[in-house]
Amino acid sequence: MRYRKIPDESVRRLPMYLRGLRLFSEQGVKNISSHKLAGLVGVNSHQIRKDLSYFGDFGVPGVGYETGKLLKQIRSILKLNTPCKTALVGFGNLGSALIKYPGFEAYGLHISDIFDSDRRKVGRTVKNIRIQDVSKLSSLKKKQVRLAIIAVPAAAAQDITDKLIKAGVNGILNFAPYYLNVPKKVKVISIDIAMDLAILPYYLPTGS
Amino acid sequence: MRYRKIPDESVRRLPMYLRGLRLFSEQGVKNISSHKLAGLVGVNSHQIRKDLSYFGDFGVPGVGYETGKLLKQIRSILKLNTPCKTALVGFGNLGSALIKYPGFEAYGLHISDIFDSDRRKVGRTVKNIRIQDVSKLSSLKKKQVRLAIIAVPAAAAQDITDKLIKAGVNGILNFAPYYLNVPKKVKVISIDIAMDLAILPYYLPTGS
DNA sequence: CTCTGTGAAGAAGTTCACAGCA
DNA sequence: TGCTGTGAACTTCTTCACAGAG
Repeated sequence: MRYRKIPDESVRRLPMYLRGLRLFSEQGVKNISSHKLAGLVGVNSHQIRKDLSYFGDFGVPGVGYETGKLLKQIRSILKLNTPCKTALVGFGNLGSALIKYPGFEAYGLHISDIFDSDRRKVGRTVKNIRIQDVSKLSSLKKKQVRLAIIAVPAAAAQDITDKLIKAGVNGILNFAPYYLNVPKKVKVISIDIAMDLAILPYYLPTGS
Repeated sequence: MRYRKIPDESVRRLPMYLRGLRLFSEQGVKNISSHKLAGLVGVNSHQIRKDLSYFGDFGVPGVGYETGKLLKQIRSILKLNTPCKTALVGFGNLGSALIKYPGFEAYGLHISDIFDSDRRKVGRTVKNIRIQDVSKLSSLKKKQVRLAIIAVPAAAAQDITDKLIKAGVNGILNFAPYYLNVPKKVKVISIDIAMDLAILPYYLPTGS
């Protein structure tokens, strides 16, 4: 392996490989070829090998990859090998569903702080986390929380974003249907559920 | 405008333009340039004009686009001009958050049917929709429901998918952390929330 | 023979540059 | 001047083809 610019798309696919590898690992599969992994994650084997080659030589020709070892290596690339604290802002329908979502732990991610602006919610304790008022967002700096999930209405999203960035957050997962303006050093991934659903009708076959 | 292959990426961005145009429309802005729209949606003006040019000549040189007219035209391209029924499968944490989510209507989308496998939930009525057992998925064929949201655990996702496709569904928004095998005629958009969050640590600046 | 890693070719997507209309 | 629409250039991403290790 030699240095080349790493495509963002390759980084985006790494967690998919993690997911697949975990499935194999749980079944006790010790070795895995790019071809077998491909079938499970919906990415072809060429792509998988290419993606991995950007980060190192992880496989053995004629054999494949060692499941557990590759798992660890990808976790390490993604910096998921040390637990990562995440703040959740907005404890409405979506926010409260997210706090119950068990899928984060598998990636070493967990929600450590919850914020809302609703007086009736502030003070409540959920999963041992006390819901704080959004005016307390700045406390994230001291706690070194650098990731946040935004699950507030669109109208509040930019304001919350600005405050999060001031508090030292530089990775944001945004569920608000609003484009967030952020400095280059901050990475935003936006999920707009309605927008994603709205793409589907375009692809519906017309005849029938 | 002449025929060219339309990039999937351009289609994916159309709902973003809709979102931006709605904001301008609500403010009473009658005309909008690609440049002004660009600022609001996070896509540059070249890209916006290029994307729109695949579908027609919607703008007026020197003036821009008519807000309301472009809204309608994009809705029509995406086939959102007629209301679109969607089935929701899985009424757990995420499913119940989705049913309360008000964002779908703006795109002419609405949830018309709910399914779950839990006996305790089947029979309950939510938003005037009776939750049915998953064994009744085949009823979607008669009702001509062609879109579905999957919000079930990973282990059940492929089975539900197969049943949905048999019932005539050919657009799926999948929240289960599982890669779905589907025939080519079926379009799947997958959202894996934990996976998306897991991408962020990679981009965290290391020093500091 | 099987499977990885990778340069090279090819495809897809984005940005540029500018012609042309208001 | 201000803005759209679009071929062409450019960049990014994906697939191919194959050398080489087990």
